[in-house]
Amino acid sequence: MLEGDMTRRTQKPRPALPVRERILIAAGNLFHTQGIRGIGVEAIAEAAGTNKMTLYRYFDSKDELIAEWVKGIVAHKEEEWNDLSARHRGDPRGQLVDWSHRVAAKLAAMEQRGSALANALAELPDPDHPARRVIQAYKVREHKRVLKLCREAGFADPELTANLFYFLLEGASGCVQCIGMKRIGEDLVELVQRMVKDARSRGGTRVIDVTH
Amino acid sequence: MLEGDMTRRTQKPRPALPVRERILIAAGNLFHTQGIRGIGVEAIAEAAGTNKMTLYRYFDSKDELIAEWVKGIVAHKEEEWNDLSARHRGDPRGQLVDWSHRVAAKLAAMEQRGSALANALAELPDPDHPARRVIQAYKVREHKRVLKLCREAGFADPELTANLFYFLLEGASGCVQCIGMKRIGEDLVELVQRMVKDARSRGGTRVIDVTH
DNA sequence: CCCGGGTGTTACCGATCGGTAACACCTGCT
DNA sequence: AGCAGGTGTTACCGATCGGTAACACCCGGG
Repeated sequence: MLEGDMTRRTQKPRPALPVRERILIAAGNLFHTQGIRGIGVEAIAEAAGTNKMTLYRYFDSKDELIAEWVKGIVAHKEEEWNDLSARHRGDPRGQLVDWSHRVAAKLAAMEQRGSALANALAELPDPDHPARRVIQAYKVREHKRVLKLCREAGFADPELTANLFYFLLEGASGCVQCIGMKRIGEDLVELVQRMVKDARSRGGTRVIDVTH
Repeated sequence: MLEGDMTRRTQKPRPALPVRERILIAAGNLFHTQGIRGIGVEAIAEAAGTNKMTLYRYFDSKDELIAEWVKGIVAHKEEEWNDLSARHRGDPRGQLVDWSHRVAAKLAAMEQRGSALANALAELPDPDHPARRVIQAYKVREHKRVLKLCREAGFADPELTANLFYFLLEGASGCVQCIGMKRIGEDLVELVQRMVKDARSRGGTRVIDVTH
């Protein structure tokens, strides 16, 4: 039949993004929805509009693909932290609250499955896995960052408050896949705001104001 | 050689526990350390001192084994909640603090890997997985329980405080596999104690006292 | 004594997985 | 026209996985 060269130009469905990027994006979506160990490289390649062979031309192994994906997430978060500190220079409390806003926004968009990084840690028990090392290293940096903010904010017990902040973030993310609570995001922001407002006076003793 | 009936009585290495229990225990250990999808039924059977065939005489499938394991954990937690309410009858604040103590104690004994239930949720994205349903159902019950305690305690905003409590617990568990912080357990208890003490007066406005 | 239920052993199945080889193709550049 | 590099296609490999069949075994009870 004479359909030979009719739709020639849309045969390649408009890549628009380089192959490597497409693979990383597809991998990210599938890792997050199906679980890292629950999806195969073939399905990832297909979802990226390519094939396994090309995938292995860009990534040495599935584990390295996982690690690269994680690195992308971490890099993005790092950017966000920098943007945050630029936007609220000299206002550590503002940074903490703003960060909680951003996390809350992400939680609202995350149905069922929780934080990608936390899930990855759960799925990759091997302490030597490259992706795990990347995540842990980031978490340590993030924790130091939060601790520094808590010190700058003049909180009475910065270590404790930093851990409180960390627990709130991590806990809210974790609760998304437990319970379908819709208040999670709002309550997270509310609690961080109270934490920040509460610890303002150095002589005080409160961590979060729950009583009004 | 005449070693025929010498060590006959210890040939079966003293089962002491019925096969099914041994399988569940071995499965639990391996699921927790290697990840649910990271361990095979053969290795589980071997660790239980038996073999795959016997395992499949007690469990229809690996998924059902996972579900039964999860049911055991949930049943144990449910027992603990009951014990808690019996021990602190009429003292909801005492129950919350005591629960945080128990969680902290478990966290101290949990190297690297976090909560088994949270990890299982991360590893089983399928919303129809039997184990996932069990976990989610428990989490909802637990949340109701906490909410009820917060109401009985007379907190000003029981929903918010219940979520705070929940975030603290979930967050502390999640942080175990991120950072090797040794203060996690202590800080968790400290924060819950402040939360409880702080929200005592109905007219107040604090959630957690972070300032002293 | 034999019988029967619970257990161990071996071998096997089909499916899927991560990963590779070989080769055809298409496209743009010179 | 011809070359070269990036990409697609197919087939395949070995390993592992969940799950099953068939059969030997052991041990206690009638």
